[in-house]
Amino acid sequence: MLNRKKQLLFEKQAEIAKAIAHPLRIAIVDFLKNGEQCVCNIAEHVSSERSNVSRHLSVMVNAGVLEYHKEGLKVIYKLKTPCILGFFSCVTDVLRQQAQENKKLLNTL
Amino acid sequence: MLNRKKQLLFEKQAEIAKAIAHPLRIAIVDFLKNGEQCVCNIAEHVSSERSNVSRHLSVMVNAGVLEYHKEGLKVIYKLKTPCILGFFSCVTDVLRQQAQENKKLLNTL
DNA sequence: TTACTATGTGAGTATATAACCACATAGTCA
DNA sequence: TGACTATGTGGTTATATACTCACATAGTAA
Repeated sequence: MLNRKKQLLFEKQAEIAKAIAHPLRIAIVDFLKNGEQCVCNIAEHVSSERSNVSRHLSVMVNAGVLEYHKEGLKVIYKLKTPCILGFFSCVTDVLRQQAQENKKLLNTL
Repeated sequence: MLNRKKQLLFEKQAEIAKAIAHPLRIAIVDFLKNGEQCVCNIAEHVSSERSNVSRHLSVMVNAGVLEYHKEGLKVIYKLKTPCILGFFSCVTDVLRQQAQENKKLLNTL
């Protein structure tokens, strides 16, 4: 059985995971790993509406994944926690494993 | 600009992240890190309906996070990729950082 | 065979999320 | 001041997801 404390922890963790669990947001994180960027550059890079990108960015800021500062008119976003990138190397492991299984399956046909 | 190949990768990665991004599923992963378990034990541990747990489990199996085998009537689930646990240590880092910021904020009041 | 147990799945409902458009805000520059 | 630019937000709609209940399936044991 789970106690209340653990449940709260799991909810917080899920919030952070959810903040990353979207193709566009992953594209943004991938873009930002090379350095901070303004909303306009991000929107252009991921080929999406600025208003939409703005919402995705605020989701990640609220979850503590990104942080920002203003420079004149521009708002510059950057990764707050480098360990997020470790998550992607794990996810890539999962994908690699899946690919190998599919390959094996193909060979048996 | 993103090419089609990268977009596909990000979609796959998002699928895996989404498969973990739920409090109940995180509770399940946390439970399974100590060893494989049948659905009945998992459902009891997370205090949720078996049908609901069953659905959450299949989401994670489809994403490649869990795997299972049958033993008589029971279906035994276990973690497929140990690196998933690394993700949680990262998420915990994010939470710790947030907690420190809140503490600082409190001290300025 | 029948009764039982563990699990999965269809259907319905409630809620959350994403995308889009239009508009609001805030900073810049002349 | 007014025109312009970058960003954020309200409102709407479409879609996805989680949960519950009832039933289906599959293995067990008498």
